[in-house]
Amino acid sequence: MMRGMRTNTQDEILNAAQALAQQRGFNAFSYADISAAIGIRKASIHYHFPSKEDLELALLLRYVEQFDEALLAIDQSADPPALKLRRYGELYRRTLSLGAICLCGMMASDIAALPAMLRAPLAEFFVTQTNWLGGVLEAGRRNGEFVFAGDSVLRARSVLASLQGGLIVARALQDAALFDALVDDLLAGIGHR
Amino acid sequence: MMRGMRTNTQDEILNAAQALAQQRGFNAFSYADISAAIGIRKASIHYHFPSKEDLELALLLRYVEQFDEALLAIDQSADPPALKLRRYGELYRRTLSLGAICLCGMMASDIAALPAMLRAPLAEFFVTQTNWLGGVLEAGRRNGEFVFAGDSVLRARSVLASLQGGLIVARALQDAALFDALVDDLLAGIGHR
DNA sequence: GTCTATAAACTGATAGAC
DNA sequence: GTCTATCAGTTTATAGAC
Repeated sequence: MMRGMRTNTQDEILNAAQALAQQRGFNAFSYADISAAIGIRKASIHYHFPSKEDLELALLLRYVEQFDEALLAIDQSADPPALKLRRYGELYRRTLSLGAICLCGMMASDIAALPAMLRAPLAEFFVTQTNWLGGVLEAGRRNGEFVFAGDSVLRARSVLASLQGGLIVARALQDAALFDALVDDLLAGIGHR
Repeated sequence: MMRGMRTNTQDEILNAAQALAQQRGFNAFSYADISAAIGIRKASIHYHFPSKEDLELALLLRYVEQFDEALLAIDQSADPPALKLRRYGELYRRTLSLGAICLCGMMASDIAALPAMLRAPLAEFFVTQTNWLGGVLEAGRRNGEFVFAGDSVLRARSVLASLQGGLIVARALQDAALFDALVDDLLAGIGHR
């Protein structure tokens, strides 16, 4: 047994909790909901995650980890920047099909009710994303694919904010095409033809 | 006494509830919080708003009403489209200073936990906003201020989504300048120089 | 590790006096 | 209209048997 390996139960709990959190928000589901979803008693969930704050932190750290891996996969391709951007958009787009939004977008929208312990890692997620996006934007500008003025990381912050908002509004209007059109508009906005 | 006029208490309750909802989210505050905020007993709040769903609906309808008035005020000016867009952005920007986001953006992010009764009026808010924004975009394109391709109302949906996401991300990073830069980028994206 | 049982606090909500 | 008092249900969390 590998050190640091998660048990199946822990993963099942996290999977169920993540789906609930991305769909309803972290303040709109309970240990009872997870219990019902995976067929385990509430007390058993507390064994793995003593407090809800522990659960929320584990959820966030795992999400960040998974997202970092997805960025790495895109980086390891030889895709041109515009395609990398589209693949990045698809990471978010997939959640829409599940009636969910980005876990970090959800946590950010509820930030005033978020345990203080989670604020730094949450902010770090957004910084990581904007730095990565900024690199892609800069590479595209350098090879002539993109045309835009100003700092690429600053621009990346607008791109990230747009994607996060796109998920929320598209889901509210039950219109995933809104999100697809948003990605097109983002590319058009940075001069991609 | 005018018919349909709200009592002071009702307004105080709605004011407190709105601040709490825009800061924490509707599922992260209780009647006890309102009670503490304005110095009234919980039972008295139930007298004005029997159920929390009643309160949430009243909150949404009043917000829509206030927003419509703000749009009208912008319309009645002779400002050029680009300035109208900036004034629209300022409507959102103001909430940031209060540590809040758009009430409808908040409700949209929690939509899976939202009472079914509120979904239609919430969607209507977004439709109203995009129609209004589409008109401004179209006017700007016609007078040469803006340059962009495609349907102006579709484009307006991207603009609205960006603003909503901008509020959420800017607040999470405690950096209101992110939102200001986003507005600039939106204008640049529709060809405004 | 999972269970039953239970606790303590909080939630939305109601009854009835003033 | 506002209050006190109270309710039933839910929430997070713990104790202890298996």
